[in-house]
Amino acid sequence: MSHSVGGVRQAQKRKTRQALLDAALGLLEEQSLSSLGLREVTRVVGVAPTAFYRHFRDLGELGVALVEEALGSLHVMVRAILAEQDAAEERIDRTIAVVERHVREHPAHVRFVARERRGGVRAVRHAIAGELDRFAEEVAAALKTQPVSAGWRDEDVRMLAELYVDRLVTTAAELLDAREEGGEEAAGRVVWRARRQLRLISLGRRHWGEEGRASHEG
Amino acid sequence: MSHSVGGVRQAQKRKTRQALLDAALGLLEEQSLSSLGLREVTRVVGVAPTAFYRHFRDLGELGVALVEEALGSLHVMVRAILAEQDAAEERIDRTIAVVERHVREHPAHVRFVARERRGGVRAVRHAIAGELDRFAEEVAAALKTQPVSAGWRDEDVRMLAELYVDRLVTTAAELLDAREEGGEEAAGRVVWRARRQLRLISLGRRHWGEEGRASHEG
DNA sequence: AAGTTGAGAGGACAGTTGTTCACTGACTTC
DNA sequence: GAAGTCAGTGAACAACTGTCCTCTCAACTT
Repeated sequence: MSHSVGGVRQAQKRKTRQALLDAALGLLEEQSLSSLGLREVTRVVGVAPTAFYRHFRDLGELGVALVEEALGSLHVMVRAILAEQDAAEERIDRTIAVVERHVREHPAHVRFVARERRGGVRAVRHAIAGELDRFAEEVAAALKTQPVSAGWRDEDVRMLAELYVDRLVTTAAELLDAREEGGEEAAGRVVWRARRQLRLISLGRRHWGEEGRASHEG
Repeated sequence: MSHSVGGVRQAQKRKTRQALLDAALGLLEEQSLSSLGLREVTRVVGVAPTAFYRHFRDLGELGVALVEEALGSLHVMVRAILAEQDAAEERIDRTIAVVERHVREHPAHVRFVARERRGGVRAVRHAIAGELDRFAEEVAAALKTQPVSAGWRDEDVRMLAELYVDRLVTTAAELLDAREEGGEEAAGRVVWRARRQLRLISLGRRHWGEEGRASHEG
């Protein structure tokens, strides 16, 4: 463990970089990115303000890095859902369970994404939109292989996938602040509602062929 | 028009108050409320920083006032939709049209609500949540009177209403920044997608009685 | 006509902000 | 083991922030 690539140098740098990300994420629980201060972040880490510039040009760049981190973990969650091959009803339960677990394990990430998705920093909004787009694409690909999607137009599968993705992100966000502000009882209501909404959507999906896709083609 | 209640005094005060609200709303196009400065707002209005305190305790209070203003106009839009008694398909088209018009006429309000719904100021989040709750209640009441809802449990009507409300708010937000960043073409895609998503939901609604509400009661 | 009120002005305050610059000294490379 | 690299330091900068205080003077009250 002496002269291997990576070195003590780079390792230490990565460590402070991660510390900056963690500190920022922590501070973002009670404010939004556009009001976060550079000095505020470095103060928490215990490092000089100027050290910040060794890692990021500005807070927007740090924000984008946070997006990658946050949606990287979300990626795992989505794959876990898509891997299942259950019947519709069990699939929904599994999905909700995964969302619940994710919110419990990465609350700060969930909050960050939900908040900055429509937040005040353009670069971060774009980064999130791009990642969620990739998720939607993955989901669409998975949906397409299911028997229920036989005969569906690609654009319709995609619109369904986007509906699902948006619903999951929204549910995660709602679950998070329900738990914080209304306790376990309020969280339970959110879960109940999300489950039934997914059920209704899945019901609409099953009957799409009958009349849904027929009208207003172009 | 001399000694009537209201007076020149109060009128002038209301005027600057409104000017503060307008200035803030304008500044919020490119940042979020938690990063907005008190001086920044008064500077735009052309008034001394201290004058701010005559109208609001702090920016959070101004934010709550903005919520009332923004969702007041949204209220009009929702009623317009609910008043219609068309068939499902025409109803969807009308709904989308009203959303489009609203986004065009009140872009700043739409952006504000979308951004601060999950934003960094607790009081504002709560105010928005409260208003949207009232909307959902109104929508639920309207849905209940429709024949399709015969035999539905109240909680299910409510969960559907919330799904609709959330979808409309989301669509409005997406439509707004699609138009700004991708032009009319991107906006068209958003509208197309939203229409089909509403259609799918409405389809699920029509078949809810068959199997949807049956499972997992309690 | 005299007195009260209150929206807004203007100065001053202590803190904070992002960015610059020259610097140190542990690690890496030859 | 000498030379070089570069993550992090610390002082200084002008610009800005929210809040306090006293003041003014037009609109209102009686």
